[in-house]
Amino acid sequence: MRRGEGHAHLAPFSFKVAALMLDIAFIRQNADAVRAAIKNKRVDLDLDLLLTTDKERRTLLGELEQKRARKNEIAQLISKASKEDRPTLIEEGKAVKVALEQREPAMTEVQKRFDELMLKVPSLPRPEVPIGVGEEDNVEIRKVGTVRTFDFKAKDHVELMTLHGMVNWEGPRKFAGGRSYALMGTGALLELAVTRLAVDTLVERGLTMVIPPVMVKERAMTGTGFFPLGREEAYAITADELFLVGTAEVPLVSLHADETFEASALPIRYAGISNCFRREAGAYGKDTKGLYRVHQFTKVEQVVFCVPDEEMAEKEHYQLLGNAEAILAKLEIPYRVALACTGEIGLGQTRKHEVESWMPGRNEGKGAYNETHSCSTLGDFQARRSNIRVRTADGTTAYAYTLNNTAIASPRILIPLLENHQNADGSITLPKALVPYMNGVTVLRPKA
RNA sequence: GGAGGGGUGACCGAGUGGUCGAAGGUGCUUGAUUGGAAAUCAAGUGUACUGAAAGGUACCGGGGGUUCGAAUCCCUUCCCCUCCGCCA
Repeated sequence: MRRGEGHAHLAPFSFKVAALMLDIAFIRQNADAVRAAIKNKRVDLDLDLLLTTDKERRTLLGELEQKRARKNEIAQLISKASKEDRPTLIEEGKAVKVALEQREPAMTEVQKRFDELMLKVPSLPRPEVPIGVGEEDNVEIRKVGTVRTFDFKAKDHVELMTLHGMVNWEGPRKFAGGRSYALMGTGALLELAVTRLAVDTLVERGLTMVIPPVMVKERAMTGTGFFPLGREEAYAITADELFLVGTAEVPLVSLHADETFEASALPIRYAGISNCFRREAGAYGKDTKGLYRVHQFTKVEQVVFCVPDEEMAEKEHYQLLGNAEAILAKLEIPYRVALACTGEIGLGQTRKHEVESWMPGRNEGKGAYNETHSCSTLGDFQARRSNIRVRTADGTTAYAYTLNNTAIASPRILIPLLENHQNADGSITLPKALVPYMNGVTVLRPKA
């Protein structure tokens, strides 16, 4: 993490709106920029292969279209032709048809290869995004709140939750497998409390609450950019060809797939709550202790659709970030905001801020900031894939912009909540804002 | 799960093999009229791909088939509606 650069690092936005749009024409004309994005985002994609495939595709398309034009012409002529001329024309029509049928499989095949490659093309990171590989290259923007120094031996969340009987660790692992858990008693109540606090905060700030489906078709996964590259991460329900979502972002964005908004209808701001399911493939052995990384969790997610206007998207982005920060403030959890580097942002994200909460028990008890929220701008990446458009004042259409940010994810958020607010005797003093959601209880006491 | 009905442009809605990218209406845009507006009249008004352009191609829920030719015929699939069954 590079420090102290903060906002000074932010460069003025230098792309025109159109330049962000990754259609094949743009890719052809800006191959170098795309190549850089592929490299910096560490995407496994051979751009030259895409470009030659595109060339192949267009050549074949031209050929086919010529044949089709002739086919249409002949069909047209036959309807007007005399009895004598008909047989000849029908013969030619048949010939053209056969020629078409011979070439069409090649087109289908090329198109398929082309589409598969296109789905792997990343969006271009915005200019202010630092180039880097891993977490250590993220740039800290600011720290908020004071990290507490304990005058006693602080416990980590596993100890605390065990002490309070908040989790059944063992039972679920037997019948549901690794990374399973059951929230019990005050643990379960706390999850309901923090999610409800988050929901109320967002509703108060004008977002519309949504409880969406969590089983979705492949189209939704691809449309939001999680497939094909993140396929391994999703649970599949093969009998019905459905997938369990890893975030409500998927159904919330898909809610408007294939729609064309009137510009006046935007922005649309949603707060969705859902269970989230993640296989955590590739994270074997990582964060296996406790509730930091689990297969199933509850998340309140914010999703915004807005017109494709950079200034507007900026405003929305920082508003989403502000919403998350407001929730952390209510929970009185110290946190920091960082700008994720190119290697850490997703295929579709053009910029991502991470909000990392202070977790005293991490890093072998020395404490660490760890991600609890991530705030992303995706430009028109998802809108392209999901076919979500906006009709502008002059009657033309363009792809909408989408943004999203976590509001709260539990049980992960319970880690900083419990660890930061613990007392020497193992009791936990709840932040004031949470008390009403816990039916007036101000201090949680360990089970006797 | 069983039986039936339906999916056409921003919206309503016509269209059962060629002259249909699609009548008519609504809406919208522009112009005329008006002091201004309403009303009226006239013209225009889908999307995507491809091409330097002219143009061409594709799209009537999705996919496939029949045919020289498909919105129209056939198969299949998804979604919606009605009735029956089951059910939190």
